Amino acid sequence: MQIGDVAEQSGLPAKTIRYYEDIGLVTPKRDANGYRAFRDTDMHRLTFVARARALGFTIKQCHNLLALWDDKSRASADVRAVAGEQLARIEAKIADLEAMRDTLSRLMRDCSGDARPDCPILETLGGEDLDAASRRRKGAG
Amino acid sequence: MQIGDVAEQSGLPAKTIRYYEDIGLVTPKRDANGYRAFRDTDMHRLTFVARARALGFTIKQCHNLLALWDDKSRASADVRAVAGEQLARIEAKIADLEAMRDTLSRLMRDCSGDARPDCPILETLGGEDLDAASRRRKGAG
DNA sequence: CTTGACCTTCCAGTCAATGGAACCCCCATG
DNA sequence: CATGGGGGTTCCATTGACTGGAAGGTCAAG
Repeated sequence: MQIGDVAEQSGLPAKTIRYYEDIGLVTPKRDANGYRAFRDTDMHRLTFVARARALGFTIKQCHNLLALWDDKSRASADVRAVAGEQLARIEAKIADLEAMRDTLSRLMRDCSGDARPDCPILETLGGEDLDAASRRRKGAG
Repeated sequence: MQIGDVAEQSGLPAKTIRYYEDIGLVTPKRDANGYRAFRDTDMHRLTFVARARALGFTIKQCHNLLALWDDKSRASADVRAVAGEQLARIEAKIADLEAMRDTLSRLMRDCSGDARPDCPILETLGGEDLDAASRRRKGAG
């Protein structure tokens, strides 16, 4: 298989696959003409990486996971640890984004969004503490 | 005010402030010795940017927002549009992350996490469709 | 023999900083 | 006057995970 086929099957752009070779996630052989020759194992590794990336694992974590994958005697606890770390990161990120979302939607609710120039969004960004500004506008202390 | 004071007041590292000057978010004057001399307006802009960044606005959006801030006659609708765009992006990101979280926590629930080598996390990453693998394990699909 | 779709390498750019080297400035102390 | 320390300055490289593009080699079809 050459890179185009692998790209199609794995859903990864050819550029990305070359990059993954660069950083050692996969090491395809080469044909006489210099083209990359991907075996099934290469394909599997790339599919693995594509899925792990889609779950938000970093490249470094992919390296780890692949090493664990290669190691037939690894303990599932090792894998679980990597996954748990990642789960915690994802949950923290969700919490961050939810805080942003709440602040932003509050600001949008308070903004008339018409032709007038006064806008609580800019006022808040430019002015005082975010929550204080919001409280003041609501008159709630 | 010189950069250290501004850094302390705005909470932004001095490095970042220099970077923000580089990309034109702020344009402090210079003292005779070449040191940056920040006026109140510079300070305000930096605080503004720090807050907008904390809400996940990109640097480009910060540029836009600052332009709107400078424009006394802007319509609040313009600001609202930028904020709405950002809100949509944040919501999409949350949805993505929630899907990741759900998949990962399902995988972790199914993984014994002990010394045995068999691990549904790696099986799933390496094997078939994520949902199919999970269904199969649960015997529900 | 040419066309066009592949493939190759290498270099640059993205975003938003961050790290570090090498050097300048200014004040206080001895 | 030297020295030390804690500011500041510039410039270059690096991060993470790619992505874009140029310049050129390879191969099958017409």
